[in-house]
Amino acid sequence: MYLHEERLLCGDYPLNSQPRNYGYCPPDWKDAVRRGQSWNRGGKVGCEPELSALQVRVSLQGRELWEQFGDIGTEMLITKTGRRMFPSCRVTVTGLNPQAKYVLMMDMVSFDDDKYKWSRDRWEVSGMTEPHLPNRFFIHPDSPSLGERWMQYPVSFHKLKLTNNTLNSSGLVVLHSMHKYQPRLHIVQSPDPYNPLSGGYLRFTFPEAAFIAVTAYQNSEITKLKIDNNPFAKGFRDNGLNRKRFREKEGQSSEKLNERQLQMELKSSNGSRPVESDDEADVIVSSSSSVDSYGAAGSRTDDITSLSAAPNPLISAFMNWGAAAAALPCGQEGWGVQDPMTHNTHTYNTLTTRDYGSPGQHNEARHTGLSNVASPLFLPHPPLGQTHHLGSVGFRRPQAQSRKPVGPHPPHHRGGPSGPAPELSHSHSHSHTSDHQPQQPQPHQAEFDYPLPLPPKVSRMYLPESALCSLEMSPSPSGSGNPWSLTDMLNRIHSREGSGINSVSPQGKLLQAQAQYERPGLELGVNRELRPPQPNPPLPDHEPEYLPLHNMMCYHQNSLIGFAGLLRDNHVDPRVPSCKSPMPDL
DNA sequence: TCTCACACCTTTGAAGTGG
DNA sequence: CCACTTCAAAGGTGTGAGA
Repeated sequence: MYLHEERLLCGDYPLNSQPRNYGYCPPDWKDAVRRGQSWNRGGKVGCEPELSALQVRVSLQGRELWEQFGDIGTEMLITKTGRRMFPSCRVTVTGLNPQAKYVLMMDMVSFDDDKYKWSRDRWEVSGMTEPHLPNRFFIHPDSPSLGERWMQYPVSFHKLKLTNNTLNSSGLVVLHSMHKYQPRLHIVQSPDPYNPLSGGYLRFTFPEAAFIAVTAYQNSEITKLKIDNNPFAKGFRDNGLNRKRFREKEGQSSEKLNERQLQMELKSSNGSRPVESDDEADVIVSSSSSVDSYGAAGSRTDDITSLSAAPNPLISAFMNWGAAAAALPCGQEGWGVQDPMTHNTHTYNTLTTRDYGSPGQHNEARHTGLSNVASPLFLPHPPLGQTHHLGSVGFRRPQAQSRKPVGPHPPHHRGGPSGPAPELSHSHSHSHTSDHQPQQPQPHQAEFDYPLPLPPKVSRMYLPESALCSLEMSPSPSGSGNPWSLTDMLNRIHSREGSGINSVSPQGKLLQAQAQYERPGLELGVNRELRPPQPNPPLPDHEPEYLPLHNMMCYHQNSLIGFAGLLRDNHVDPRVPSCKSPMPDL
């Protein structure tokens, strides 16, 4: 468990004053956890937490899209008010106890110790990283929920927002601009008074979802990719031809052009031959100026046009909810997956047309479609005691402190030494075997593609996300419409648990990080220089640490209401009233 | 490098309508 | 009462100018 880093960080920053939606790690919660854990362990030494004994699997959804971004070098915009991630993190979870309650949280951890800068057309290392910022967990709004529910649908963290405002008090995940981060998922089992073995803590990192935080997009290809795939950026598609600014600009250009043509015609009528001047070329360039910003670097206008003519299948998936629904069971990355038999990328659209034609037949049609395209679940189990690195992002790593260019992410698991997907599947054990054969996408290899039904409510357009949104549709008890606050979560837990909370001994076992460089594939090819992400050196093995959520939340809660001192005095006895009884919504 | 106002877009829920 | 449509507000996008 990487408590070391978190504890140091939290002490330097004030408590999040609005912890409604997000968790926060108070200054010495680690001590609280330790003490509480020690207290709890008193009666049950040697009992392994249930969560640690489960074969929990997590797979990142939308892998195709992540790979597209990763190949270029993913950038995530961070703003003062907070910016959502795109692609957002969506995961499927298996192996949980269906009847146990879990809290899912996500935070961002440094991918490396470097600061980057954009130099013309590539990322370069530009010095050492700045001091870490306080870890703020984004607690999934549906937390806590039964394992059954977490496993029912993919879990979306699309509401997670990133910011560069260290003073923000609205519960955003604070990042440094021009630094590289990777998402990290936490699964914490809620304590169950009737199950002394309940509790536990698992953590999963997603190196293939690594990104560089920026305040303005640097790589135009990233911009283009985002515009093509993000429904909210639809207004920037079609080369921006439907935008007012463009129209105005074009109108001005047209007027200019017409004026010049008129002048030339006048000249022509006066006997002088029209001349193709540079100015005229300028006019043309001017009229297509907005195109440049949408096209890939170096791309030409005709390329853009062809893009518009041939819709991106990813766009289609977003635009066509049926297609997305068909793709969903394949983890939504089925957008670009070819039919294994026909190798026809239109297969899913065809299926969509047939099965999802009527909005009134959502559920049934969806089920049919799922049956047709879903792959059987086959998720071999990596050994416990390992952090589940689901892949890696192949930023070419320059020599330290040199200003060698940092190339884009190399393709994943296509000849990829850093293939992301297989780790979860059976290939976790042999995907990076000595053969180093490029791995082709295997739609019928479950990996992350296993049948998951769509939630009852689907969105018209934003389906890949909204399908997951239903997970977050349960209103907060506070009625604010906001995601579940810690208070809400505690109330919810305790309303179910009633008395007897004291008997629990929530404990967790850290899954030790499996250093990526231990995988044979990373030793080859262009990734030879890739330094495995080691943002948070694990503590020595002889010092096992646990993260009982209950303790953490109790401490958090009590810190907020001024009971921190009492907690410390009482060695974080989880029996403090504020943790047992419903608490006012802060 | 960063901030901000802007236009464009989707999402969401309330209100209205008809069977 | 239910299903459907319409509408407006809220909020998520990238852009581009300016600091």
